[in-house]
Amino acid sequence: MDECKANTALDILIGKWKPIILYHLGQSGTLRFSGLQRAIPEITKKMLTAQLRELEYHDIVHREIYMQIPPKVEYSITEYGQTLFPIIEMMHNWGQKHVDHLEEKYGDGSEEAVRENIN
Amino acid sequence: MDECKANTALDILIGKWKPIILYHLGQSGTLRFSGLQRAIPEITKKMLTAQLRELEYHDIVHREIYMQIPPKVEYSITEYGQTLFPIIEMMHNWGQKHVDHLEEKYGDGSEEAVRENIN
DNA sequence: CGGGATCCACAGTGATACTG
DNA sequence: CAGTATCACTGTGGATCCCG
Repeated sequence: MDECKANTALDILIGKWKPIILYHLGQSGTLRFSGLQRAIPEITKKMLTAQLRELEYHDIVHREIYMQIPPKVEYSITEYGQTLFPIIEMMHNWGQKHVDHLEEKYGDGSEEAVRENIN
Repeated sequence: MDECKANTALDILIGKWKPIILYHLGQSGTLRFSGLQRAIPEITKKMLTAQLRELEYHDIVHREIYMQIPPKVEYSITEYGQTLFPIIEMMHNWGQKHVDHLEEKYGDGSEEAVRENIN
C-alpha cells in the first residue's frame, strides 16, 4: 500500500489546474492573483483560490500578503516546490511524445481522436 | 493551454489505482486478473477492470486473453508503457521525500497530519 | 483587489449481486 | 475466472453573488 508513494506526489499534482498554475509561476517567478487570472483566463476565482490553497498547504507555493487597500497578494514557488519541476517537465515531455505516439497509431486521419487526448 | 502537456501524462496516471497497478505489473512482469486482485486486495473488480481498460486504451498495458474454460487473462506492460516508469519512479521518490518533509515540518507530534497525506 | 459563501452538476469511486 | 450491471455516495469543478 505504501510501497508506492507515487500517489503522494500525484495527489499534489492532481487538480485540473495545478500543473498550469505551477507552469506559469515557474515562468514568471512571482505572480499576483489577478496576474494568474490573466494567465489562465478560463479559470474561475474559486478554483484558482482553491488550487492555490492546496498548493500552499503542501508547501509548494508561497503566499505573500500585502496589508493594504486595495489588497495585493503575490504567489511564488517555494524552494521546496522547485523540486517538483523535474517531474512536471518529464511529464510534459512524455505527454508530448504521447501525442506523437497517438498520431503514429491512428494516423493523421482522425485528428479528433488525438485532440481528445490533448483536450 | 497546450503549452503544458503535463496534463496529458497526468490524465493517464490519474485514477486512484493506476500507479499501484503499474507498480505491481512492473514487479511481476505479467499478472492475471486474479493475481492483481490478490496484489491489491482493497480494489473492487469493477475498479480493477475499469482502470485496466483505460491503461489498455492508452496502450500502456497489454491484455492477453486465453479462450478457454475457465477464462484466463494476462496483463503485462507494453514496451511503450515502460517509458512511463521513470516518471512513476520519480514521483515515488518525491512522494517519499515529501513524507519526510512533512515530518520535519510538523514533527512527530501530529502523526495524524502526516497520515492524512499518506492516506 | 482578492477573495468567501452558496448552490449545483457531474465524473469518479465503491458495494453488491449477477453472468458466460 | 473474469468480468457486467445497477445503484448510491462523494468530491471536484463551476456559476453566481457578496464582502472587507
